[in-house]
Amino acid sequence: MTTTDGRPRPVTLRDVAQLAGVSVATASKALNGKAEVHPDTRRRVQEIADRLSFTPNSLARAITAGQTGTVGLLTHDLEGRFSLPILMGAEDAFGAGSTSVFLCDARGDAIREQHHLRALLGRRVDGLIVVGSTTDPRPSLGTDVPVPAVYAYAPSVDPRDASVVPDNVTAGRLAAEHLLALGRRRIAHVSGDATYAAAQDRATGVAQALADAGVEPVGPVRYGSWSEAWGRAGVTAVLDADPAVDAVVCGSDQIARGVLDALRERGVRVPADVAVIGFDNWQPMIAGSRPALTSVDMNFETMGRRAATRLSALVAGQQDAGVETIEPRVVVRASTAGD
Amino acid sequence: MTTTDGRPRPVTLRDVAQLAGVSVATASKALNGKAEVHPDTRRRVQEIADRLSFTPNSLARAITAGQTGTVGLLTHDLEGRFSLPILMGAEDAFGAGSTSVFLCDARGDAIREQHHLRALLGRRVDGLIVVGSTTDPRPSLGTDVPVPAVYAYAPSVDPRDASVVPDNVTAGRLAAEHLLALGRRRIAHVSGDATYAAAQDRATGVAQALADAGVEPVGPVRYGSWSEAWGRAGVTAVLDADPAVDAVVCGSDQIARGVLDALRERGVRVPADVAVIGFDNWQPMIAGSRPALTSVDMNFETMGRRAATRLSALVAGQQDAGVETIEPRVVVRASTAGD
DNA sequence: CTGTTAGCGCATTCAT
DNA sequence: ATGAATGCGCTAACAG
Repeated sequence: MTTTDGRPRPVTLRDVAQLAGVSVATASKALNGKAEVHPDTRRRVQEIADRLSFTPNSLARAITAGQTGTVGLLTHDLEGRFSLPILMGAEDAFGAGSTSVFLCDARGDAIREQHHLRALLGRRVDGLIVVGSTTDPRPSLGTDVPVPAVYAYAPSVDPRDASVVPDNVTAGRLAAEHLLALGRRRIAHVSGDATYAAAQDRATGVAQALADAGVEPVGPVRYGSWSEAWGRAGVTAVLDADPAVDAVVCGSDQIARGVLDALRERGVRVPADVAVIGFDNWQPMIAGSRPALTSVDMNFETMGRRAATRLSALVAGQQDAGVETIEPRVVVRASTAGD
Repeated sequence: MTTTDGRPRPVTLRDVAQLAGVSVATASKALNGKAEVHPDTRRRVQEIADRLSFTPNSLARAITAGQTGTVGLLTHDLEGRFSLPILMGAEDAFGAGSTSVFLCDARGDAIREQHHLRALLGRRVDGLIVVGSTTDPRPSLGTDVPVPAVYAYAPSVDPRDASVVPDNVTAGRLAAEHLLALGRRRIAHVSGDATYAAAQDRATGVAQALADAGVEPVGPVRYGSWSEAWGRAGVTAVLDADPAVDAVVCGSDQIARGVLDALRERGVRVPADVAVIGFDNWQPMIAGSRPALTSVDMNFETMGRRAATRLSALVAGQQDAGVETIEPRVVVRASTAGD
């Protein structure tokens, strides 16, 4: 069964039918478990199909069915650390069924997004997952797109769209509440770039938790950049302004890593003197931290799974709109444990 | 143009043809730039197509063409840091044309790999890129797979397959040569897990370069794990055994990071006293290093691009086999600069 | 230049 | 229980 160039030509249903001595229609029914086929015939057909390792051409099937069993995942942050777990979660949720994922990286470029969108629609994807690079709301693809879409990480500005986003306010609350539960009362906050919604939301959550507990924060939130260098600088500024600090909430694990390093170099003991907590629970950063870093995990993989599940529902014709938030969780390690 | 459920039904070529008052065939020729179509007709058809935002159904096209313009990317290490840049490179190289990528993560599980393989073949991908999780050779998919495949990162054991792998021997050479060029002669080597081909290959390269220069290595290669903790422990052992060291080759950026931290804490100046070089040029690790870390970049993105390019050639019917290695490059930063 | 015909691989009536 | 016929959206070969 080879073509001129030596590559085997895909086995078609007709090949199977011919060898089994039945019509294509019968073969189809036999393989798809339709009733009204003689058991013997069915067995025979299935055997032949196996022997030829017949793989039904899902394109031909899709052309009539109107469903391709494929979805497009349009990301803007493939190298970043957010979209990857989301992608894995989605791939996981779909993989259980029989949906395949087209991956496209638009790299924050609207033109490229349009290009990929056309390609995906041409391939007749059943739906789309759009992953943003920040938690700031992004423009909707609009209602003229002929397939349903779910927005992950960055919500759509249009509330009629379905979005799945991390709950940064709760994340901030959880971080602060964890520190409060340890008895800490002199809590400072070193965060990242103030222009990010994520930074603002986490700060809001921290402030809420402190207010609920009747605890004054130590100084204002110190915004900077999402880097270790800023973590070192930021915590130095905090301690220089007011040395009586017993805990630091850090805007990200990278910042926390910097904070840990600076504290150690100042001779401040963690967690005995100062407890430290980060956000994202990002393994590469966590792994090398001394001591091991407590961090708030945003559950990105769950986010990907939820996005996939909601998209499946939309594809199946169900109505579903609005922003869904994913609950974060605190992963406790040495930097706050053993108070 | 909506179905009962409110979703717009995809516009077909027939819709366009009807509105334009021509036959489907003519519309097809007009839109595909075939000759023998009256300019006026072509314009009219194109206008209508635009107005209806007609997107040709590439499935229907593929069914006759025998080519789908899709490839499968089967990875075993989606969360790792190797497959991501490879994937980006491939996506980049394909994206320029009009090939879309199906992404599947088998997570090192052969069963899952088979499952995904069936799904991909059912979708009639034109080819496959198989990405391994280590540089150790992996089993071939075999010749019964009806489409060409290119193996990336982990080569296929079968030399008749096309593979693209990092050149770890050269990487080791480059690292050592860089240090030698700086005048360093007392060079130690702290590496990762000795069971990895990557660790062995890099060690081979380092040894070759030293031998070529007539320089004795300081002590044996110290193997451990690919972690910062081992970097700290390993360099401590090195210095305790022989303090007269002026450079350390580190098996990975993570190890290098640990080495840098331990050196700083011992009061050893980098690079004045000891120069340090890592492998992979992995941004998250590099970003926080003090001083900034010189590292050998394995050019994974290039690897992805090459894999994509070779696969395209195979799909086009060209013959191409054998293992291709990707040249690494040294990215010089403060940990070795300003000698 | 344009339209008619045929066929890709499969699922689905509708006859037999 | 089985098979012949039809159609999905599109392209290619041929006829007008």
